[in-house]
Order: sequence, then structure tokens, then C-alpha cells
Amino acid sequence: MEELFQEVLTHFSPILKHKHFEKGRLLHKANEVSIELFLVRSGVLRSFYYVDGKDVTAHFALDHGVVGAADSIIRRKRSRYNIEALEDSEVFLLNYDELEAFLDKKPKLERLARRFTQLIYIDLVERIEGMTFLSAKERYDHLIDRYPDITQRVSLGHIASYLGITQETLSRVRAKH
Amino acid sequence: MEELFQEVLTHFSPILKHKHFEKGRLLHKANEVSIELFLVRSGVLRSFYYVDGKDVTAHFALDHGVVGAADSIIRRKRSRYNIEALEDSEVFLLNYDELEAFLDKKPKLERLARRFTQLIYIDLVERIEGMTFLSAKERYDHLIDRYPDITQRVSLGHIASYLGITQETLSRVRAKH
DNA sequence: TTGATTTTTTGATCTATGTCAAAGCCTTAC
DNA sequence: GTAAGGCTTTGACATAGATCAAAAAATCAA
Repeated sequence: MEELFQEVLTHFSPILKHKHFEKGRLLHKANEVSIELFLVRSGVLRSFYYVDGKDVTAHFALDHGVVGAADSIIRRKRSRYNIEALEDSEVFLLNYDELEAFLDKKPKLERLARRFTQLIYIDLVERIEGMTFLSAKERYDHLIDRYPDITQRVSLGHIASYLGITQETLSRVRAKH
Repeated sequence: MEELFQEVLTHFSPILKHKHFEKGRLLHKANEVSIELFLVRSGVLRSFYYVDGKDVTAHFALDHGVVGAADSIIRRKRSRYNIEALEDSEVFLLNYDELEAFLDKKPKLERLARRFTQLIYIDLVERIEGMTFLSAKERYDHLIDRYPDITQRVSLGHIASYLGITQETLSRVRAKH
């Protein structure tokens, strides 16, 4: 992922906007349209939505991760997701329309864009496997395998909702190392 | 999805191989490399893998759906998935290497390929949401929303494993319509 | 047809995890 | 440095869904 991330930064630099967001800052509000992709150079972002009042994390983007309002980008509709910074974060913004225009001019970059998309996709595939038929402990272990340092950087509650379990359960899982 | 599917068939016809598979036929075996994408014109395919002996459905592709050994295609490694036909199916095969070569020659088609990928992606996103924090009944309802006729065409056991619940539970959920 | 598989349903437990509640801990701000 | 608020842990209890087992239905094959 990392090399590819760097490649993307290099080749798409003409259309990237570099920004800094403070911890706690909301980069995108639910119910609005946004076709920005957020490429995280450092820090942590997360997307989340509400299921009858409960805050559920949809996705984390740690350093070299990516997050965006996928539903909005693809369907061009108001998004159900919010996106917020969990740490002070350095982020590159990539507007999807600009991306397409840029790719039209530089078709050589299509291959790179495709590979990047594939990685984002396989990440989701793995995530689904990590949720199906696994116990709370197994889900947690699976997450740690994929993102070893996430526990130091993201609160237990956010991780729990990402895994589809309650914070109490996650706390108990953790208790038995 | 459907229009886009037709568009793909039309524009990529030079590299598509048309095949017919009988019900029960294994199109891809786990532990082998395959970079074929299976575009289902009619019939049903499913991919599945084993979690300590238990057969778990990873994905269904009904008419106008797509399935492939995603891990193998993206990582070029032996796949954990099997792919089988659940009905006699008419399928178009698309080899990923050929696709890339073809796209190099016809960069105009990149946009179409990208849109197609996006739809496949958003499908997965919705699926994850349909599994996180939902009860067995809610998961089932969510599936029926997305694939109304799946129950007539796929066995209860396959659907249950796809939803991450046991067949007994799914049977009981169904009992109370 | 008819027996043999396979799939689905039903029943009786058992258990992991949810829920509710309260207490401890750790930050952050003044 | 202390108060305030947010996180995390712990406990008691409730419950959805797993597991095990067996019967009933449906599908298939000869």
C-alpha cells in the first residue's frame, strides 16, 4: 500500500490539495454531497454514520489510508457518512471530477488509478471476511493483524462499533490480553 | 447495474469468452491462481471458502452480476475462494491481463471500466453495512431488499452462511415471514 | 415409482454477547 | 491543581442465536 500511496501522491500532485485538520474537526457532514477523496499522509480519519442514534464507524484511514463519502462519490447523492479527524492530520484532498478530467488528459495514469482502487477494494473484502462468523475476540485479532497500532490511536468505542460489537464486550476481550 | 452490464458486454466483446456452465460445476478451485472475471448473463454463481470445515459463501452473482477470485486477481496469488454454478449459467469470461492490454489500446474505455468497478465496490460497502449491528432478521431483510428473488434460487444454507448466521436461525427467521 | 440424498424445519439446551447501571480512570480546561 | 467530562472497566442479568439432535419435506436417481 505504502509505495502505491507515494506513487499516487507523486503523479497526481497537480490536482491534490494539501490540508491540515485538527483533531475533532469534521471534514464532511452527513446529508451533504462530497466527491472528495481524503488521502491521509499522517494522522487518523474515520467515517461514521448513525443507526438509530448509535454512532457506527464505517471506516478508518490511518497514515497512507484513504477515506471518502463513497456513496456520494459513486451515486452523486447526499451521503449518509460523516468524516472526522481523530488526530491532528495531514491530508491530501482529491476531487473526483478533477481526477477524471486529469485522467482524460493523462491516460497513462489510468493503470495507477486502477491499482489503487483495487487495493481499496481488497481491503473491504478482507474486512467482510473478518466479520463473518467470527467471535468478538477473533474479529479483534483480525483487526490487529491488519492495523497493529490502531489500538494506541483510536478509542475503544470507535473500534468496537467498527467491529460490530459493544464497547463493554471489546473491553472484556481486551482484558484477557 | 443492468445498463452498465450491457455496455460492458458490448464494448469489451472482443475479449470476452462466452461459456455455458452446468449446475454444480466448479469454475475455479481454491488454492489455484485465476485472474478471470465471470460476468453472469443468466444463472447464478457463488464464491465460497472454508472456515474450519464450514462452507461460507463470500459472494453471489445472479444475472448481470460479477464474480471472480478477487484475492487472486489483485495479488496474483493462489486464491482462497472456490467458484461454482448454482444453476445452469451463461457466463462471459474476462481475463484481467487481457482487459488491461485492451484498455491500453482503447483508453476511451477506461471510464466505463472505472464506473463498473465502482458499482462492484459500493455493493460491498452496502453489504458490510447490512452485517454490522443488525439482527438475523434485519440482515435477511436487507438482503431481500437488494436481491428480491434470491430466495427462490439459492438454498437456505448458502444464504445463511453469506449472512453470517446458521441455517437453523435463518429457517426460524423465515418462518415468521 | 420408490428409495436415497439433500435440504429445511422443529425442539431442547447452552453460551456469547447485549443491556443497564455504576464506579474508576484519564484528559482537558480553567 | 482541581473540577468536569469523557473514556474504560466491572458487575449482574437478559436474550438472540449457536449447537446438537432428530423429524419432515423436497429433490434426485435408477
